[in-house]
Amino acid sequence: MKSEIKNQILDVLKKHIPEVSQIEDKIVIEIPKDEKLGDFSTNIAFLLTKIIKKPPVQIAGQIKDILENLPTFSKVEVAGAGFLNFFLSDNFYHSILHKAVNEGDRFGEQREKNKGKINIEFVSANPTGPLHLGHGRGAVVGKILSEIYSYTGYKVEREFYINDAGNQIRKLGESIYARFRQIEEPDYPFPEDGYHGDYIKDIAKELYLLEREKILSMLSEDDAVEFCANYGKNYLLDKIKEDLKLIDVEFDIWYSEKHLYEHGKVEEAIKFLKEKDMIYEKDGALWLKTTIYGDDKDRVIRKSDGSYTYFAGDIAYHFDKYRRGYDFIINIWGSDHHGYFPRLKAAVMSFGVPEDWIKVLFIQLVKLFKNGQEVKMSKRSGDFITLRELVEEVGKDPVIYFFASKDSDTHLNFDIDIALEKSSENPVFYVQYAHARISSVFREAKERFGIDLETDFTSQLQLLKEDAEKSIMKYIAAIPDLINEAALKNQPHKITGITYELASRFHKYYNTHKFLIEDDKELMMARLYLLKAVKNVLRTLFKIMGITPVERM
RNA sequence: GCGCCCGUAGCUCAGCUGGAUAGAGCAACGGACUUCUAAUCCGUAGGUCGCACGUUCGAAUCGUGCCGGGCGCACCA
Repeated sequence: MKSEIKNQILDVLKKHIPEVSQIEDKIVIEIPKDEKLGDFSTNIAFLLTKIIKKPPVQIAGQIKDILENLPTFSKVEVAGAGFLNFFLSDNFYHSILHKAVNEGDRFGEQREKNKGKINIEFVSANPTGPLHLGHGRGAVVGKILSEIYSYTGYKVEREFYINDAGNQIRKLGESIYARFRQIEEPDYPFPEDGYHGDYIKDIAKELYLLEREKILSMLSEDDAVEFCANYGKNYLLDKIKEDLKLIDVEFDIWYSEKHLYEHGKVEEAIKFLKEKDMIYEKDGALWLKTTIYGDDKDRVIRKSDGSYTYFAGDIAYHFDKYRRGYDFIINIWGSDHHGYFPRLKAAVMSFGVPEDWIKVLFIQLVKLFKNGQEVKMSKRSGDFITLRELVEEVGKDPVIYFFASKDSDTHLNFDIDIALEKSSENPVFYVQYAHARISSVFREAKERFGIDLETDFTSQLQLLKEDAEKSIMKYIAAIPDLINEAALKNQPHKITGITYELASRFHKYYNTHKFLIEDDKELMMARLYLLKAVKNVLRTLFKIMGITPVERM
């Protein structure tokens, strides 16, 4: 909507003030904090000051005279040192309400726009254990980011990279195998740096029941370990999928690292890079010239013992993504991997893509608090607290909302007490309550007047004159822009703020106005229409996050 | 030592491609339920935007330096 307004303003202005074209890119259209300052404001006059060499106020006055008569605006004002404030006409807002009512839980979506195809890779946890809180945060951030990009018109593929090829999978196999053997020989040695979690014992027990003979009859221990590794990997991958389902996160593509090696993808990528003269040999190892693209030093991709580094697999993986033809890709990583980014970026750039083809969002640590104390370990398992444990303790919606609400690049303190609190302290309930209240109004409306949400009613929207009503309409009108902006800036956490603000405007309205008005049916219908719009917009936002739209609380 | 991130109200955080008196929630204090759910609303109080320079009509926002906290600097994955 902002861009439509901007274009409209520019078209008219250019005819009168040609200098405007010089500053076109710098023009900012924004929604002022104070509604008295208009529905939109712009800094055009300040930008023109330097070129035209007149004070901003004077220029603003000239622009006001030009734009004032456009039908989109009811009023144009000059304010402050030269701000231009625009007031939109009622008809404009009414058309937005119709959209909100008609589009259901897909308000403002631009899926048809077809802006391009992108890939978002997230979670990508090693299948060597259950998901932890950091994974959960990454999952929520990645999911919402995917949702808002597809909202704005991108085709988004969500991908989980399965690290099923390296040493840690081997270690998993050794750990399971050792626990398996310990069932019969308690003294069987456990690998020093093995996985100690209880889930390893669970897997071993399951194997013992199902495959005891098979494993014991295997010729070499190596085979048995590999068998255990494979079994464990699949078992844990299923667990990971279950855990993700708990917070409503799903993937389109599960990409196996092992697949890269088994299908010669690594050699293929290396061959491609060799042709680009990006690779050399030194000390018996193969090196990639990542310094060309800004890395601190060149990196080994094949060790002197002939095996590939993790980096090599990752290069092949991204080479594969590159050949799938995405317009750009986004990776979501734990912040402890940020030092790894320059080398991957260099590798990717050597394929021949621009620097901003690959973006990485870093997820900072999640710290858990209870009774004012940091909780580090789970009492149940003696290990780190898992995502599943947290969801079981506080519920899905608070977990999603809290993980989603902070900028991913800042540390997150998760307070279990607040998440459990069913009160004003808890923002999740605050937004859900707004939805439940509207549902409640419509339940009552059905009983007393036979009107429900499915009733196809039109109404006289010009009756919505109250400040509270206008404030809601204005905000609804702005929401599609705000979601677009959140996507563009890779800031999925903005969605919770938008939801909260809408809920807040609604609660304020609810406390000061009645909706079911016996003696003024026209006004009642207009207000119910507005509520229906708010409800749909809330559902749109809830759907993006995966929050449940509760009907009653 | 080098690199990345963070430092905004007592607490948790928004705001950061420069823009109008720096925002919200919690905590504190005071109000609003015979009414469609008070899990709500209204009000009061609370700030050298880590510090210092610089850039300019204008800096929480951009630049440089410093201070404090987190993380990373493998022929590991």
